[in-house]
Amino acid sequence: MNYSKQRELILKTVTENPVHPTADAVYELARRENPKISLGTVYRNLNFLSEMGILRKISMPVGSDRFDGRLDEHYHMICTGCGQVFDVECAALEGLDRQILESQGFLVQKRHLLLAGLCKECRGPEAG
Amino acid sequence: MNYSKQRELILKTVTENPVHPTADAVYELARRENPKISLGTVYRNLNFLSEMGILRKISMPVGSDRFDGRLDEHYHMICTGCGQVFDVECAALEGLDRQILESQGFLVQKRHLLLAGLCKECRGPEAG
DNA sequence: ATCAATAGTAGGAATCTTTCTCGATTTTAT
DNA sequence: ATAAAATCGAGAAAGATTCCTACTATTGAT
Repeated sequence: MNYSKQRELILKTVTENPVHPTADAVYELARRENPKISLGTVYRNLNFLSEMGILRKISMPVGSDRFDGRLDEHYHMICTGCGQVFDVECAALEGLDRQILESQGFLVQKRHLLLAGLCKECRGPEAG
Repeated sequence: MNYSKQRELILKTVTENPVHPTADAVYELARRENPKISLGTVYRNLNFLSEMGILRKISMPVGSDRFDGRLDEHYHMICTGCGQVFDVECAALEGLDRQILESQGFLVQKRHLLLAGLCKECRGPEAG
């Protein structure tokens, strides 16, 4: 992988913003430091960095894909109230791969889990 | 909900094709019986039927959304070789909602789980 | 330092999927 | 049969993402 100022800026923008930004959000943030950067460059590098395993792409059932600088195995939940995306651990998925391989012969290579609902804030102060 | 020939045809097309078709695939299939049906009508009714709980919409991380006539709790795996989408049971996700509610205060309302990998066929005849 | 080869960029066009608009048609209720 | 409501067909429009092209920067060998 070669270096470029733009690529470095894009990577920094994702890793420094633990908000799971969309490509467009990365574009807006990156433009503050480099107003000449183009949206195409942002997409190209986000995808490139994801393919290299330096970032993770999180696809959402609705709206734009998001990007995450955290690389360890974890999943996400999106609040339908405020739109924020939160991290969530899920040990429940461990062992699932083997079970599926044995029962259906399907070799699992990637897992996409997204939970949607309401975060503590959006459930209101009096909620459970 | 009112009746219409098109809506009935679209519903039938999904329930009779257990291949989790995309909107476009439904359109192509439905056109064989009604060549005048429009893509907009297909989308409108697939979404309508999903909202009514008569069909399920499955969003994919890559490519178009798919639709499923099966309503009980189950998940999907997509083969990166042939592109087919298979059903998969996952008891592992039961109890996850409560665990997340207790640990993070997040109320889970919907779950999206998609596994990607290689199906038995695509792994080749000699594989495991 | 110079030249050629390579990689990367900006900007915009193009693509793909999905939704929207609106006049025409069909369905439902009376 | 008639009016109101729902739905349709066709195409325009929107939103997200990718592709294309010409230009610029970087690298490596001389």
